[in-house]
Amino acid sequence: MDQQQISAYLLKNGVRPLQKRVKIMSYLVSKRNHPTVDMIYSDLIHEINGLSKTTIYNVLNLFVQSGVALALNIEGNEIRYDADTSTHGHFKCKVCTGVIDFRIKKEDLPNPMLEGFRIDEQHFYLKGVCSFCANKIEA
Amino acid sequence: MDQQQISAYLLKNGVRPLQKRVKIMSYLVSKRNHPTVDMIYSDLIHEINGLSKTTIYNVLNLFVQSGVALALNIEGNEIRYDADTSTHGHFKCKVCTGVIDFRIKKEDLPNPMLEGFRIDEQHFYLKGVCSFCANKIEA
DNA sequence: TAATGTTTTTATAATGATTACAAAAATATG
DNA sequence: CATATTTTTGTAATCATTATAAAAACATTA
Ligand SMILES: [Mn+2]
Ligand SMILES: [Mn+2]
Ligand SMILES: [Zn+2]
Ligand SMILES: [Zn+2]
Repeated sequence: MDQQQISAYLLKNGVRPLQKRVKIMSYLVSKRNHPTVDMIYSDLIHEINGLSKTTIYNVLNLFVQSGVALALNIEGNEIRYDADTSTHGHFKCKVCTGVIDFRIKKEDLPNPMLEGFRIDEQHFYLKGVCSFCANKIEA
Repeated sequence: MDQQQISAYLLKNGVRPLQKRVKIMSYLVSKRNHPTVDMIYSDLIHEINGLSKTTIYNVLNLFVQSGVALALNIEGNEIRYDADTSTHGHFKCKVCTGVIDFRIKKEDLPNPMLEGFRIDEQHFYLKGVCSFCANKIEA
């Protein structure tokens, strides 16, 4: 996705494609690393002159409200952001702290009996040790 | 579960059953309300003289480490605690902020292909509006 | 383009949840 | 009972996030 496509995507979802918004969405889409606000800040501060951390908070909150990003709550002390809003699961490694995706089909998620409830979001995530870190420990 | 049973349960899991620990575990087990630290504090401060919020943090962290409680990360700004460590899902209502359980069988959870990964925890939660609040809004 | 009004960004301060720390209290051991 | 160890407490520190108001960017119209 280039800047053009991202602008169009934001626009379609009711988000005015301003420069910093496009850069932040670009970052999310290309990196796919489920970053925290601090990770985005320390990576983009070099690229965007005079970027403020408050702006990142503002923009991400707008993204989540507009449905173009997800806020992931896996660990209590951090929120991670994801531009992939399709149905998928997450694994967080306790050792390297990385968060990775795994595909799941919507129809493979449990379908609990919740009569009269309106369900807006479904989240499935795992915690443990990734294969890379498990190998290192073993060695 | 009375105090006796809770003491035995804690002991079996390597947690010395001191008075405040037993009271806090009693609260979790009987209320089943997935409380935050603040909820526990404001409820128990009447019952336990001179209780400190720091103690609740200490005890809950110990409970989670020892495997007798779960820390639920559903909303980014709060951790909720659960004495039910069996496989089950959670629903959080955006309106009344309550968190309720629903049963799921372990074998009904998706089983992603994660070769070489060690999986310690599985979490499945939903967000939306509960039937009680949905009815109120409709009326 | 210039003038004007609106939106966005910034810097700073405020808030709120959690942790660090050291002293006091409780508990266990001999 | 005396002593050592563990737990709890109160306070201060930390860290992520939000509030606020001024500055900058942007859009609109003349
Ligand atoms: Mn993802
Ligand atoms: Mn539960
Ligand atoms: Zn890892
Ligand atoms: Zn509700």
